[in-house]
Amino acid sequence: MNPASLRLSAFHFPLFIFLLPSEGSTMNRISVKDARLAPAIGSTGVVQGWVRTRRDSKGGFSFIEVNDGSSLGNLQVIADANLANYESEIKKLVAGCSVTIEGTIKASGGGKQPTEMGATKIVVHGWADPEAYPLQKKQHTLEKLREWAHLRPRTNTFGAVTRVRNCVSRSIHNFYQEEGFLYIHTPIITASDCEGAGAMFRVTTLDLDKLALSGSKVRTELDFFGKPAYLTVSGQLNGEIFACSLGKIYTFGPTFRAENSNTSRHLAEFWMVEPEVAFYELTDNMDLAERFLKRLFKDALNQCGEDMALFNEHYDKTTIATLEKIVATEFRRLPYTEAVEILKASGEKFEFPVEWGIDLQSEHERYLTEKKFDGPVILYDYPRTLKPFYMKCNDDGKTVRAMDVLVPKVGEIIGGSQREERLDVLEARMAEQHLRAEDYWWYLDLRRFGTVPHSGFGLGLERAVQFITGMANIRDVIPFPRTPGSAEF
RNA sequence: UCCCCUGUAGCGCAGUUGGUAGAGCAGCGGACUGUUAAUCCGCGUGUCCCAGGUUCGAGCCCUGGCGGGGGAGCCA
Repeated sequence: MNPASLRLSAFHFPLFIFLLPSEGSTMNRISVKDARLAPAIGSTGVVQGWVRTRRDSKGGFSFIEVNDGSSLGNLQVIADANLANYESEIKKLVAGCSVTIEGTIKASGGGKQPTEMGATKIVVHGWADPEAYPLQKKQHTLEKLREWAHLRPRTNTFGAVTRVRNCVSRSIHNFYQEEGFLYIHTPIITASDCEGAGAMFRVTTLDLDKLALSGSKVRTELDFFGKPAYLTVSGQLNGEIFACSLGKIYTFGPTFRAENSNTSRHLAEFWMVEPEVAFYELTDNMDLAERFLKRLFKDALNQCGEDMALFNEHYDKTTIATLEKIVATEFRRLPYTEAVEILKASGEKFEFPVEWGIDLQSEHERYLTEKKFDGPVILYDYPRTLKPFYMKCNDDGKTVRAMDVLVPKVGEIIGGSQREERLDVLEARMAEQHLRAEDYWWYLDLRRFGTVPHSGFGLGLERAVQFITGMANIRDVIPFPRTPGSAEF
């Protein structure tokens, strides 16, 4: 064989080889999720996953519960004593062991599950020494589980959180794609030093240790980008560029805030969805936000029934009813000014007194969402002094076209606005807030050339998942939470 | 960053007026043998977060630090 034919065969044969039966590809892999459903009865194949518990039973055989992440429920496997490795291995299986099980799905003889697998062969891939394996066959606190973030996906709760989070992510894309939005990948690194809201993480390749020893001033012109660079706190300004060119867009990506926030609602790194739409006014924006949230809630209820039942049972007895109600009711919409009047007339004793022009405190938001309206509230037309420069000014000279969607317990889940599209007004607002127009030249260009009314908002993914699941702490709805002083794993 | 709470066995906790720690669950050993976090009997777990201080003596009291939680602010 000459080299040319070798190359030819190397090119052709792999396609063929993939079609050849091999030990791996002949196996009919059945997910635990499917194996638990009645239609699977009679099918033969393999289930692969991790042992949750083993019970040795009458008649000299064992029940093994296996989970593979495809569903909350485990598959019960019957391991008979006549299996070759029954005494040597199967009777030693404990929580955490990884296995491949060959067998046939049949109707379960026991009470609690419709199906079970009769094993004809069990291969143990990895053991989990019960003296050393941290996860016990009992409930652990969420705090302790955070210390074991590499193992907590193996628990019922985190499996459920993970599946719901996935469902929400899928719904986000489905919703916007079905509505004709373009998915825009806005940059993670921002070299403009002027994103406005929120403390930012600095990105640098400068040798900080050397710099500290040298005692000399930082020369940012020598840094990677030739100027200071940061991690993004929002894709909005970039999103506006594409909305003002292509109409309807959304971003969905990681967002970074270097605030020293230590609460159950804040993360230093989180995921945010930001739609931005040309020719949308604030009411269109509110309509979009409401439709969007309802879609996320509806999909979670319809597609994650088993997982939602777990949250409803163990974490928040009201979460399913709350979501169902929200999906069926119109969101309450309320101008800031009216909200202030309601709060003042409420007779509640607030720690912070309410006055027109102040930022609403958590206690005020909670009163509105939890007591007064018992559901989501969209507040809009906030005092201009409270809000950033890019929000559209109302003719009253006092308010801007901002909107916040507030929900019970979690608080602000969406923040957005109609953007100021008038060049002169925008420039005046920037001057008011001591921002340099030259730093925003490209942003101002959008108003110079073919400006359009446009609007958008940001939804915190984790806050949405938090609200849907009823999980109290945001650190328990993200795989690896980043918070001040904590970046483990 | 501020206020409050908290840190004892693998895990969740108790520990009296200051006298060097103990029950449960998990684990291990055994019994039982269509079970559902199986059940029953037996066995032990230790840098009492760290560093100082007070005291004859500190898990306990004091000071400082670190970790965790709740609330506030900032926000999504």
